[in-house]
Amino acid sequence: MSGRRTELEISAIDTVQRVGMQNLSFRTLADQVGVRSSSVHYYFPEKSDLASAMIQRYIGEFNEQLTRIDQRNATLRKKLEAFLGIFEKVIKADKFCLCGMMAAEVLVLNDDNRALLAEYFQQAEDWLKTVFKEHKKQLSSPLKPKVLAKLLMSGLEGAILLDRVDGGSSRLSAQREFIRSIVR
Amino acid sequence: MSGRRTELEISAIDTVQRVGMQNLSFRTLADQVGVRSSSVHYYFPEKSDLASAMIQRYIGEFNEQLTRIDQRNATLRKKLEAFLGIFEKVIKADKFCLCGMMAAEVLVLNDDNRALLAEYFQQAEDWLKTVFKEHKKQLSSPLKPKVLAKLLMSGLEGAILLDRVDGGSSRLSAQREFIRSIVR
DNA sequence: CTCTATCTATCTAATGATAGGTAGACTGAC
DNA sequence: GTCAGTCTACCTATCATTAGATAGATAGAG
Repeated sequence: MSGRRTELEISAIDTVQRVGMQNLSFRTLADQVGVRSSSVHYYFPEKSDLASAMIQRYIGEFNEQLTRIDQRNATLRKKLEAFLGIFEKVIKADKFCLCGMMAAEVLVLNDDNRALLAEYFQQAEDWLKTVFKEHKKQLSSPLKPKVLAKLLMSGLEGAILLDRVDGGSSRLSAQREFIRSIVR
Repeated sequence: MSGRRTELEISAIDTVQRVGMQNLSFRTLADQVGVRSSSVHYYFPEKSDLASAMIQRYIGEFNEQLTRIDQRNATLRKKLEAFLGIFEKVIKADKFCLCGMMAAEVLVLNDDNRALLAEYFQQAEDWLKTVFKEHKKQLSSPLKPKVLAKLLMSGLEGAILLDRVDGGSSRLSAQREFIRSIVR
């Protein structure tokens, strides 16, 4: 159990959510945690190793949140609003989604990390699709669960991306209105 | 009129749409155009000057496309699908929206460029809002034009961001289905 | 003669990465 | 028990490369 390793991953995720992978250097990360850059290399030989660990941790935390939403919310509306709440928390911290950020930089990622990113979005959409299917009766939209899932996931990613530019939350609010419009 | 200046801007925009501002260097840009990096500095003393020129050019081209859509398309549906077509062209070139890309990097931009970015998204949403208002009778959604505009703009940005990860176009397709679902 | 549009040459800072060292904890053999 | 060997978790020091930026020269146009 390396606490330092975890600490580095968490700090790196925070930085990348703010300024992107290209603005995260081994040295700034080391400084944040209070070690030398070579110590970061000890845990993550190459930057791609660090990126990989970050995405996997982010996916894990994301899935935990989805599980908690499943446990605590009964209705479709509550589940969807709780899902939106994940993104709200991100934008309120003046961050962007880690995987959204890396998606922008996708052409400079290796194949493994690209696959991890795809996994993240796929899992999010799968969860949404299942939620829509399970509460079909509460749904008042002609669109299929799968389409709604893709619509909402990409909509939320876009919303927090754009809202961060002017510091507001108008696009996230629009997503909330959209959710309410498709739930009976 | 400096053709070289324009050439540099266009090449820079292309690169940033692929790999982001942080992966564009004066040297790579100079190489692409066939000059020395100092020549790029001649036109754009600092990187922020280059970014500014890029965003302004991108906004200009975007507005030209919107004007053309207005001229060539009569119905709400045609206009919206033509608007989606702008994003389709981007993802088919394996690029991301220039301003979407810079939005991800917003924390490392200066205030002027942040304002330019905000302008881009505002103009897009304003155009959409106007289109929705002008064709209110064709609209079959309980959501207001302003909300629909924000929904669609951020949805499309998110869609091409996510689609680029797996190389598909499923999220953009979902946006197309959404458009059809709100047009009578 | 001056202005524009380049060039060569160079600077300093930062980057990812590597080599090699070390203190302390752990482990198995005697 | 203890002691050599090994492993973990760092460290110092350094490298080559690349980055943004600047100074100063120059060739050609008007």
